[in-house]
Formats: sequence, C-alpha cells, structure tokens
Amino acid sequence: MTESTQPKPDKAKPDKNKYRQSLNLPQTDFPMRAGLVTNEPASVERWQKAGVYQKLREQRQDAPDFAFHDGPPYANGSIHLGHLTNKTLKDLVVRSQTMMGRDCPFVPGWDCHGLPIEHKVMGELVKSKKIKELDGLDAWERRAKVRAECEQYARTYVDLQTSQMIRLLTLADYEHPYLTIQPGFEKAVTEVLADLCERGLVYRALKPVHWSIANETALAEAELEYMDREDISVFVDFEAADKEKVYDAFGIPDAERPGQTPSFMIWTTTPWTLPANLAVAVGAKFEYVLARIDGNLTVVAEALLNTVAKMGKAEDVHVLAKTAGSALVGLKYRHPFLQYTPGGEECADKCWTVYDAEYVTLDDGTGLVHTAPGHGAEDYETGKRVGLPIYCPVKGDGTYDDTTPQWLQDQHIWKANEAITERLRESGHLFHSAKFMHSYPHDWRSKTPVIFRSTEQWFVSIDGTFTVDGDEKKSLRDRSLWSVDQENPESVNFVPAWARNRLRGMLDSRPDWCISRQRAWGLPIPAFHTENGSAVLTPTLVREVATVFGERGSDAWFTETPEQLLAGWDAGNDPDLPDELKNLSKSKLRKGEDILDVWFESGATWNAVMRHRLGVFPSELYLEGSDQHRGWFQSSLACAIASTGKPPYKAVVTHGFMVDKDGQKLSKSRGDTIEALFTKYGCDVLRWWVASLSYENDAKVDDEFFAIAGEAYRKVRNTLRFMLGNLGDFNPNDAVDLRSVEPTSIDAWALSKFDALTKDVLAAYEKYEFRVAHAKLYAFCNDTMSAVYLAAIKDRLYCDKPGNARRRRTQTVLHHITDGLCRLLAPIVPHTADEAFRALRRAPADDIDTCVHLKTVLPASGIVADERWARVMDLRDKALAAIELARGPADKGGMDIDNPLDAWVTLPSPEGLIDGFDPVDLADLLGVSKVEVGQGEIAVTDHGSDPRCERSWKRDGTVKERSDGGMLSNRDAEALGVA
RNA sequence: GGGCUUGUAGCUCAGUCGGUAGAGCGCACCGCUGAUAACGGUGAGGUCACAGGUUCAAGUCCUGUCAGGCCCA
Repeated sequence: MTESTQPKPDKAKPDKNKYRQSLNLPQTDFPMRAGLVTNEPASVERWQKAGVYQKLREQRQDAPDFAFHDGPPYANGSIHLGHLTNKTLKDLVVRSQTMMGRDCPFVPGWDCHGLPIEHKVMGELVKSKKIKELDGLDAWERRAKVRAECEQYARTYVDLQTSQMIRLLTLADYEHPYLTIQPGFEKAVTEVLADLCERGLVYRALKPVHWSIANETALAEAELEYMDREDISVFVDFEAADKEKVYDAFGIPDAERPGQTPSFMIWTTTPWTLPANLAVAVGAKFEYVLARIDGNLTVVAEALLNTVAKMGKAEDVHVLAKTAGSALVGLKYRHPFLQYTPGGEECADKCWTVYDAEYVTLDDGTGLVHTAPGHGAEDYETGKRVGLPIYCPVKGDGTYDDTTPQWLQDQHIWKANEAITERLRESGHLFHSAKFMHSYPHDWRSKTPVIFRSTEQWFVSIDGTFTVDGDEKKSLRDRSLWSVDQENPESVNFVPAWARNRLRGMLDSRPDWCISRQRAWGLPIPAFHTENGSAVLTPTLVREVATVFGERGSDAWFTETPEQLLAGWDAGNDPDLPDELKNLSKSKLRKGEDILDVWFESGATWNAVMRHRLGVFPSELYLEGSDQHRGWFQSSLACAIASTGKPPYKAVVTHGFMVDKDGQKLSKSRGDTIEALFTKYGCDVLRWWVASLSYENDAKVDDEFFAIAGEAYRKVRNTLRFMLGNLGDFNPNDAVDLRSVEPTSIDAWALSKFDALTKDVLAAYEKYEFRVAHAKLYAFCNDTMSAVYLAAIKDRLYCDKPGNARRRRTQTVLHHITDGLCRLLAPIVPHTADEAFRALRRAPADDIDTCVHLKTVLPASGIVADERWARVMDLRDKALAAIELARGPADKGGMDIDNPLDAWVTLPSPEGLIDGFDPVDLADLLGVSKVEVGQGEIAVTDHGSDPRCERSWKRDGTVKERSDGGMLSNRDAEALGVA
C-alpha cells in the first residue's frame, strides 16, 4: 500500500488542531539536518574572514599564557587517522584553554628534512630520467640540486596537510607555521648544536651504528622498523691456542689429558661478522663444562650443553670436567679462517683472547659470545674496555674490504653468510647451522635489513658531565632522569602517569646519540676538516655558521666556500681552537659532508618556536602518540636540558595508537581517505568521536564507531535545536533578572545543574580528560535537558501567553543555558557550537563578528537551588515508577491509564520536603495534569474521564466550556483572553 | 627476549581505601504524535581473559599463562 491511498490524517481529526495556531510552537532556522559537508567549510571561511586566530591574540594580550607546542608531523603524504586523532586532541586543548580565557597561541609545524623525502625524490628523479641532469655535476652541486627538489616536495605536502588540518576545524596560526627548512628555524637548531658543543658533549668517533646498506647512511633508532627475517644461526668451534692451559683451567690431571685440542664453541646469528671477530666473551659467574660431543672436545656453558647437543643432533655427549667462567678468562684461541690479524699488536701471536662480559646470558647460544667490536654495541664496549681495535672490514655498500681473505673481498655480506657457513663446514669448525626466523631491524624506508657497522660519526655524549650557568657538574642522563623524577618538585607532569616510567626506562638505557647522517636533505653539521683530516667544530664556529643559516638558509653550506661561510670567524680569536690551528687558512678547510639527524632538528623546535618566536619557555605541554617517548619527547628533553639545563615542557600527554576493530595493528592500505571521512561524517562528528576516546589506550577505529558518534551528535544537535526553537520569540530585552528566580522553581534547578555541568566540564578540560567532558555534556543534553527540564517546561512555553512572566523567566533561564552550552561544546564541535551560538543571536549570514570562539565560558549564574531538590528528584523517580505501574494493565496492579496527562498524583511531603514548591512545576516534572500534596504513599489517580483542555490537553480540574465554545483550562482561557 | 601498557554486558568504557557489578550505545517492548527522518519510558544482558596465591572477603593485591598495542634488542 502506498501513502497516497491512505486517508489524509489532517482531515481525520479536525478538532485536535483547533488551537494549534494559538500555541507558541518552536521556531528556528537551526535545521535538524546538519549538512556538515557544506556548512563546515562555510564556517571555516567565515572564521578566516573574521581573523579569529589573530583577534584572539589581540584580545588575550593580558590573559594568562598557555603556551602549547605542536610536534611537527612529517611533510609527506596526506594526513591519516593517526594525525586526525593527534591534531584533534591538540585542538581540544587549544580551544578549551582558549574558552577558559587563556592566551593559547598555537604555531603548527612540519618536519621537512630527512630520508623519507630524499628517498622518494630520488626515486622520482630516476623515474622521470631527470637524474641524468645531475651527471655532470660535482658532489656539492648534486646535493644542492637534490635539495631543491626535496624542498619543493616537502612544501607540496605542507600545503596539502595544512588544508586538511584547517578542514578539520583546528585553530592554529596556519598563516605562519614553522617549517624545519626555514632559515630562522635552521639558525635556532644550529644554535642548540653550538650550546652542546660548548658543554663539551659533541664528539666524533668510530663506533658501530645502525647502517642502512641500501641508503648508505647511519640510521637513528627511530628510523628502524622491526620485521621478520630468515637468518642462519651457526655454532662454531674456535680452536684453543694452548690446550694445556685449557686443561689447567678445568683442573684435569696431566695423566688424564687427551691429546686432542679442545675448542670454544660460540653461537651467532650473523656469520658475516665472523671475519671481524676479535674476542670471545664469557660470564665469569656461570659454570662451563669441557665436553666430548660426538668426538669433538669443546667448551660450553653447563646450562646450555643439553640444548646445544640436541640441536646438533649429537648422539654421544660426555662431560669431562666443569669450571667457573672466571677460569676461562684470559685463555687464547685461533680464528677459524683468518690466518693473519687485521691490525693491532695485541695479537702478535695470531691468537685472540677470552674475556668476561656482563651481557653474556644463558638464554640461548652456548654461553660463549662471539665478539666483533666493529659490529655490535656491546662488542664495542668490550673492545674499548680491553683495548681491541674497532675493526670493521665491511664497506658502506655492504661488501668486504681488502683486509679480508681473498675469497671474501668484495663479496656482499648477506651472500657471505652462506659462504662463511660453508667454509666453516668444510674446515670442520662448524658444529651446527640452522635457518630460523626472527624479528630483525630494517631501514624503515627501504625495508631492507640494517647492519651494525662502525664508521666515523658525530655523537652527543649522554654520560659526559657538564655545567649550565655554573651549576653542579652532571651528565645529560642524570639531569634528564632528575627532570622526570617524582621526587623533584619541578618534575615534568605526565598524563597518563605511567608515561613517566616509560620515559625513565628509556633514559636509563639509551646509548650516546649518533647525530650525523650521510645524506643531502637535512641541516648540515657545520664541521670543517683540516688538511690532515681532523674535524673542527667549535662553539664559536658553529654560531658563526648559524648566523649564516639565519640569513641565507642552510643551502649556503652547499653553494658557498669555507671562506664565504666563515667570513665572520677569526680562527685566531676562537678560544676553543687548539693552538696549532690558530693560524689555519680558511681556504684549506674542507666542508664536512654530514647532515644532522632530523630528530635533533625536531628536538630543538622549542628553541625556534617557544623561545625565539613566542618568547615562552618551557612550554606548558607536549601532546603526542606513545611512540614519541623514544622520539620527540626524548630528543626534545635531551636538547633542551643540554642547552638550558631545563626540560622543554611542564607536562607531557600521551595518546595510544589507532588499531582496527579487533584491536590489531591498522593496516596501512586500509580504509577511506581522510577526505572521504570528512564528507561521509563531517568533522564535528569525527571530533565528537575523538573526544569520546579514552585516548591513553589504543583506540579502535571502524566505520561503526563513527556512525555511533554521528547518532550521538544528532541527539545533541536536536537538543540544541529544540532549545533554540523555544527561544524563537525571545529577545534579550525580555530577559528577567536571574537573581529573581525562586530557589524552589524548576528553573533554579536547571540553572544549578548547568552551573554544576560547567564546573565539571571545565575541570575535565583542565585535566585533558576530554572523554569525561564529552560524557557530561552528552548526559546533560539527554537527561538534564531533554528528558527532564525541556519535557517539563514544554507546557508553559507552548501554552502560556507569550509575554507571560513565568514563560519569560523560563526562557531567560533557557537562553542562559543554551548560550553557555554552546560555549562548553565549542572545543569539541566548533562548527555546530558556533552555528547554534549564531542562531541564538539570529546573526545574519554576512555577520562575521558573532562567533562563539571569541567568547569565554559563562560565569556561574550564582543561583543556589533549594537544597531539597536532590531529594525532590528522588521523589520524582518514585512517582514516575508509580505512574509507570498505573499505566499497566489491571492484572499487573495497573489502572490502564494510557496517557500520563490522564493522571493526577498525590505526593507526600515528609519533613516538609516539597513545602513551598510549585505544584504546577511538580506536575510538569511528572508529565501529569495535576499534583496535590498529601499524606502517606505516593498515589496515582485516574482522571481520564475528566474534561480535557483542547489546547493544553491537560485535565487539571479547571477545564470547562468557554465563551469561544471550546473546552479550556483556566490557564489556557486566560492565555487566549476568553471568558 | 626486555621496558611500558591493555583485557569488566553484544559494542565503547567507569569501577576510589579490597566489602552485594555501573553508565552510554545497541537490542526488545511500551508511550507520544505540538522536538516528528524527532521525543519520552521500561526491560533483558556479566564465570570481571585464564590458572594459582594472599585474605574473613579479590574485578581490585601478588605470581604465572594466554591474547593485543607502542618502543627497544
């Protein structure tokens, strides 16, 4: 059946709408359907035209500061859900702080340098064949050219992301962002580097670092990605140099000594590092055995003997003797295939030594650890301690150099894994080998496995001590740890609290910071090399180059000569330059080719943005994802503490990651683009969703959750619409003095509820508990307003005479609450709050000055509702339950009352509970026609057969036929002016 | 393998000092039809991931296991 075949319902009940025209029904231009897709961009345009961000800065000149610092996203690609959450959370902070009256300037930033962009640009140059244009150029010209391409690339994505963030309704100084490629920014970063040089924290050393073979550069920890990889694990026998000393160590009597030479069995998953083996490490405290395994005499840790034997499928295992690891220390062994020693007199006898080391464990392997100081962090420490050379026979491209045996030279290390294993097998040194899968660090860009390789790099010392302004000599590690220590009264504050431990754990264990990279797209480390190759990097020199960067940008490093760059530097007057260099010739200097780790740049944003630009330090807050404990939180802390002695932030807020519906890692190829989400749901809906997250944990993302947020948004929107509709005929001139509101009136109750809401929401905003604010606002709209107050005041708003005092009083209160509610909602739904705020004031479309975002929250009304209200509301709950029962069928104790307006209720007033309360207010709160005060229990009576007012539909006992022929109650007759 | 962290109703989350398990959404049912592609009411739903332990008493404290997440090796 189609609708057209049905009778017209309007005609069916003509009398029902007899008085409809005389009612004050809601009227508003605020539509039920939000139309966010078109209306949000219109709001953005209006705010930009009005210059909201600038106006706020002028308006808040004397207001308390809230300097919040934006961590720079990487200028590559479109923003994704992670950005959306991060940026929205930041905007919730900015807007809520602004709404609370503070001056919260927010300078958005972008991280523009770095490998990912350079990698991408190089790929595009190759693809477009433009790479050929670089062929004839020298290295510096090439780099300059690549840098120009990179800058263009970065700026493209800064523009794209800027437009997306603006579309997301975030409030920031998008006209003047900070970019890590701006000359002023580069200067500020270089100044921080100068400060660190001044503290004596920057040094150059040969050290194993994570090395990307594909990109031929050192990588920071943050540039690694762990992925599964198949490798060979090998158990190798290293033959003892002097068998008698081994037997001595195991205390075997001369007579019982076998003629055979025992060996030390080591285990490694990187056979390619064996050519660089310079030592074996044991744990002095562990027990070791001399065992015969299928005929071979070998030394392994007692605890691991069975596992090792089983792995090698050994059939005959027999322990000859046992001794402590400490007895093995100092014993010598021969390398399985190196016939000579690659440098270092320590090894004139062509043997290497067994040492004790802390990091030896009995978790896996043999308890004897292959040590190659050029290829591992711990190996390096051991090598340094015992004076071994930091030997690294692997070149930057991953092939062996000419210090290795002929059969390895120029071979790639990953191929060498096989070759070495085979060689060991042939020579009888291999006990066992097996392929296995493990999680292994990869270069996050090229997705290729990373190796440890020692190269000359610049480092920031974590444990070197220094003073700032003549304070106590302490290391960067100790200072950093203290700055986050709970015992420290000036400690950084962490939300959530466990973030403190997480940062501390990392500070405890982090090694020296390798800050150099061998690429073109970055800020050059302004070091110069003298003719004999030694590096010059003095504070004065660095500051001089910083000035040049500030004036001409860091491109100058690539296009200018050392004389030009150092025009203002006088070697003779540089206090940190060694005497023998005082009269060096600038023309003989060579520019260093390293660039700075991008984490150093972002670690110094506080200097460029907070200190230089806004003149505020430290920042009130850093807010980023939990991965930034190791990233930005830590790099910023290190830079700021080394430079100023103070942390760059007073507080750190961390949020979790976006995961899928099942809590699993979000796949990168998944889902809609950001623009698709913007148009499908609207940004206010997405923001409402972000506000609803318990962001300290990971957040599940799914269409379903956005849809739920959309439903909730519509409920709030409808509540606003209804409130606005009932103020359709209200003018501020009609307002009554709020102080005249009776404490026992329903209006006083609503006002006090709104005051409480304001207090709760602001407290939540203050603590960055947006979820709490969100829940309170939602409950207020749905319960306090929609279900209770608005339901109760409907009758008077619709039926009282428009200018009636009671109606105007209620409207005054409603206006106050609507106005205040817009302000409280503004940080979460900036478009909708402003739309409602403007609708409340009936601002015409061309009025750009009416804007909720230029306002602050309303002060408390100061109305104290009667303290009995809480108990009166409990009484209401009971009465409603009684009405609900009365509406049921007789066999369930009910009276079959269809409509609550058919009922009257008698309420008891124990201890004068409802004395002085308006019975009409109480009736309206219950949705019944009349309330009487009585004794005993709550009583519901059926008045369904009483005459019904044709206008208000109430049966309040005053309904009778009036002069116009209609059945009306006293109030409605009066409102119409009929007798 | 290590650090930090999560696991409570179908879903998202509260749960304070250890003392009878809470909300919203969804669902079911009912009402209203003057907030109407709205609005209101009522109800069902839980072995608090699992296994031990401490305690008169454990979602809560301790140990371990399982399954996730971030970071690291």
